[in-house]
Amino acid sequence: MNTITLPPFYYRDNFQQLLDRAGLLPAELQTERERQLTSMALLLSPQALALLVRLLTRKGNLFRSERLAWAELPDLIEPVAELVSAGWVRVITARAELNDLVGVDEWLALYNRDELLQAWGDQLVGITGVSRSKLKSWRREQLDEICKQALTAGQLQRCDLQTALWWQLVSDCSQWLETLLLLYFGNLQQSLTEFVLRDLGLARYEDLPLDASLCPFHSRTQLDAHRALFHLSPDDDWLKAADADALQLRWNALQDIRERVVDDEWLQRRWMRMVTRLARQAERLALPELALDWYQSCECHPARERRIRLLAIRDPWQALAECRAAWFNSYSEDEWQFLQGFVPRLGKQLGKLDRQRLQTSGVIDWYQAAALPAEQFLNLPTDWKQRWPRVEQAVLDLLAEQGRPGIYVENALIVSVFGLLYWPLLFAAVEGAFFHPFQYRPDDLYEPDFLTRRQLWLQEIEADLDSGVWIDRVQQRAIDKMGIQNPFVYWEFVAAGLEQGWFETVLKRIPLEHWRAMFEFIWQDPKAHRSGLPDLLILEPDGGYQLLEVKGPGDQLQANQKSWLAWFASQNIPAAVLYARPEPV
DNA sequence: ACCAACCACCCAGCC
DNA sequence: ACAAAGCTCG
DNA sequence: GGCTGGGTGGTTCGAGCTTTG
Ligand SMILES: [Mn+2]
Ligand SMILES: [Mn+2]
Repeated sequence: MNTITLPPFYYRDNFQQLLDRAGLLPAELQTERERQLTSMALLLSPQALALLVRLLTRKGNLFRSERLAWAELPDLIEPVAELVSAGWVRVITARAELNDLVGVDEWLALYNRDELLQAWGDQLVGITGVSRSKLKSWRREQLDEICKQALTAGQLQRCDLQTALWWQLVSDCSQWLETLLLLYFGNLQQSLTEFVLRDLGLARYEDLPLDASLCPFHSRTQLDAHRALFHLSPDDDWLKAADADALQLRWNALQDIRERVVDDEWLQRRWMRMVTRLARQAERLALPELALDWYQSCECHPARERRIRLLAIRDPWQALAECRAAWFNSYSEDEWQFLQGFVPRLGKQLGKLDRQRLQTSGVIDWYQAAALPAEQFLNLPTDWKQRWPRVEQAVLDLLAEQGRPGIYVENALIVSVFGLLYWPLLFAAVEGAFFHPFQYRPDDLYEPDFLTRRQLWLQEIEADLDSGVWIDRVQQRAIDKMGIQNPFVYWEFVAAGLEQGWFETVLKRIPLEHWRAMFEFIWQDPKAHRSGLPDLLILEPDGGYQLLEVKGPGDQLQANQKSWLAWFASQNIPAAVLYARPEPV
């Protein structure tokens, strides 16, 4: 039912946007070579630019000409000739050129197993002494390895596989594209597909007040640091597969760029988060010395928590000293919750070692236990697992039977209302906040001075809260902005609430002072405090309400949940943990 | 440490 | 922050 | 001859990736 059709050269139009943006920005953000490529691209004929973009947006920069064909480019001869004469593409015809210019791995990857066996099957059988069918079931890596050996030994010739011509994009093209993307988006997570998804209606963005400078970086150094950091960022798969050597190598590489990130708070935070992940993997590989060392250079959560846990084993007094430092200057609410639980355990351990030392002033007497959250208990039928997919759902139904109806809200309710209420502030025209149309949040949302830079908008919203119109505003905004990306709004949830009619009920059920307190807590750390909210909102028959965090068997309170519960307690907001256990038989 | 599964076919080895 | 289609591997 | 096990060659399938709009 997708009626939207993109123009035939949509990809070229989108790329043109990148080029235009690069042209607007200060020249020193591109290298001389990049500036040259940018201006050369602007001079290409429409057809040739289209072909260039098609090639650029594919993996690698080596292609088989016979595999390239697009409906909107019926003739490739002319455009490719233009690209060749302008120096973008090299057409490789002869074997000598191939050997000089193209790495074997890159070249082998152009062919599939069948093609390799068809061209070289007999020779390979001769070389390996393995039957053809056996060869066919070899792993691709293994097959490539044999081919490479035979090629270097001269037993096989690359041109045996020549079906047409090879086209090679000039090698610094991918670097250039990266720079263009960085200049446009300010990051390397977003790409040209943003345009397509938006134009197909699959992603909707607020109509943003773009900054006049449009510039995500203030210097080339900053841009390069950003790029380097991105390439060193360990993704989950890499991390899981990494061994000690891989980690050490990555650590060394990160050390090398460290001085390039120290000037930039944001880059530095990112650097520390990456190192923390590296150290966590070192822990899993039983390399505590490495982990301790690495954590020490990270001033962020959970680096210090992990460090304290490791120190508790090898040097518990040192661990306690770190706890003390963290207690008076914690990185986050989560870290503080960790200390709440951990310091007493550490104290018990140290008390056995040297009670006197522990009781010395300033060693542990700074610690004060916080009140524990209120608790409730509920028995589950023994077959609850068959009847409900989730324990929260089971509790919801059972409580409803007892005359306490409710809604499964988790983070969605309060955080969505927050996002809707503060919408004008979040998308306010503040210098440097927005520089491209695909941002779902202002660039500085997580900076400490975010709110102080938006006092005017804040005051207006405060006034709406005072006057009571905020309830209408939030609902109207939900309708007006439905589906538009916002870092706080869960649209399916909001849409369900409007449709089923309970959204307004809930807004009114929770008293304004409670809403205020919850919003305040989110503002304290808008990234971390978006999660950890209780599972259920119970609408008590007397007109009150209660927030319930459900804990089934084997589940325990997370740090972020404790943080929220502690805040609720301090603000007299009715919240509790409900422990659900199967009925004892 | 390693990995597709399935089927039909051939052939040698064995009773 | 999507879905269909094609290719490739195992 | 009939049965068996191992090797062979062909097909089909699911999962995952790339390309596309
Ligand atoms: Mn939950
Ligand atoms: Mn829960």
